[in-house]
Amino acid sequence: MPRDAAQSLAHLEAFTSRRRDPATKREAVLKTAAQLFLEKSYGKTSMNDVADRLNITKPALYHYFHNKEEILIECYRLGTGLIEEILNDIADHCGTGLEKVEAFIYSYANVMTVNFGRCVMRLDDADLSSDALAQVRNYKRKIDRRLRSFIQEGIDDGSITPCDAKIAAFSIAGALNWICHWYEPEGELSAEEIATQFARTLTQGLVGKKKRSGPRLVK
Amino acid sequence: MPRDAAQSLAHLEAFTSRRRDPATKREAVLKTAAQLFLEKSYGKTSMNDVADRLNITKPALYHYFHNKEEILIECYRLGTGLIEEILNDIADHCGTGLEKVEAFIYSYANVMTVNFGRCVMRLDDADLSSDALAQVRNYKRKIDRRLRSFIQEGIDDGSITPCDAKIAAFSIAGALNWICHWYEPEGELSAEEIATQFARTLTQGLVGKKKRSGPRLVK
DNA sequence: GTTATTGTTTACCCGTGGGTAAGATATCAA
DNA sequence: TTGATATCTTACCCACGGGTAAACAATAAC
Repeated sequence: MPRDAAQSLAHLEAFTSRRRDPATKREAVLKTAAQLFLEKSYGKTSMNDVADRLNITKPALYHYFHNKEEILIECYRLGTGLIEEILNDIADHCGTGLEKVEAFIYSYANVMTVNFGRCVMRLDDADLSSDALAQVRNYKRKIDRRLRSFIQEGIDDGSITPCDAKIAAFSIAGALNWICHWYEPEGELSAEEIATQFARTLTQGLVGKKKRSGPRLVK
Repeated sequence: MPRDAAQSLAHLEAFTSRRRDPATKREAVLKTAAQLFLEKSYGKTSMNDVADRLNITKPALYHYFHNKEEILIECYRLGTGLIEEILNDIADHCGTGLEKVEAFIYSYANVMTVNFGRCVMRLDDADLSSDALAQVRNYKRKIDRRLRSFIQEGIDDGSITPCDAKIAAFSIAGALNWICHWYEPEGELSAEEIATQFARTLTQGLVGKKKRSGPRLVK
């Protein structure tokens, strides 16, 4: 078994002993749940599914979480935490707008290959209660605004070709967010490769240096 | 009320009369269901929800569909039909690889603003039975292969800068597929605007003409 | 009109899943 | 060793949603 797989299975051992260690057990529940949520979606993952994978019974889970939604919220919390970090890193890191956008793409792509990060963009926000939903929506708006401001910076300092910053941001964010729909930890593409290539493709575009014809559209 | 909204509400009238007209009633169920699936997801949409919106009762639905999944499958079928069309249009339309990619982006973006089209990429494939699931997965692979081949054509004929066609395709497809997560028919961005801007941003990239520095990455 | 047929409803079945009450068992501190 | 507490299980409740049986109502054809 590869080292990564062994690592990702480690948390399943947390409940083999009844030794009192709530912190790691809680974490084990969280990791297992996140994994299942990504495999089968939140709605189709039952509390029994989570318990089964940890070799315990459903009520045991309620020692660590009040209800199912609390687990979901915690997944979102951890995921948004990861994104928050990279956002701050980039804001501190000075450079042209384009450089910031590149850095954003690179770091964000990496986050989208981590389970908790994937949860934020792949799980259905509608499963959250209105309270948590509002927070998450707010948070996502914040990310969008940040990316948009990086792009605008780039347009202002000349490193980015003038364009609709809003749509450009949607386009980039979409490409990145979609990663969590197809990325598989055991797949052939490494997070590193994806992040690097995405940063290149999205900023440089596809066009070859020779011809630079305007779009010719079908229909 | 704007004309579009009136149009999108028309199918709700299909069951006001008991006149025998299975075709339009079936279609009304389909449109209503697709709408609800997109609003609340398939899992959280009950047959009662669909029936309620049409002002009939649940068992009446079973006159037009054998079960809930059949409705879902039909949504996918109509959606993939739309995509199939544009794929064929583009294959016929000759031009450079880059032009085909541009045309693909433009047309595909438009499909992602139509409810049945949105269903294909936004609904959870896991809600399909293994049979239908296999078909859909197969179909999505086909789309991916097509886009990838357009990109490869472009690299070969020099209209596209050499790059990893696989990752480039993921990137473009991601940006496009994500549209169905944020697009709102009544929103301020028109399908036309989105399609045009996406075709531009994704092919030309962001970089200004002056500086063309390589990526500088954080961390 | 009468009748066969289609369309629709009321009333129900049952599996599933979130959540809980109360008891059993291991752990830890003394 | 012994209680006190944290941990975990067995057995259960209940709401919800997919799906159906059987009765009922409107329609179309004659």
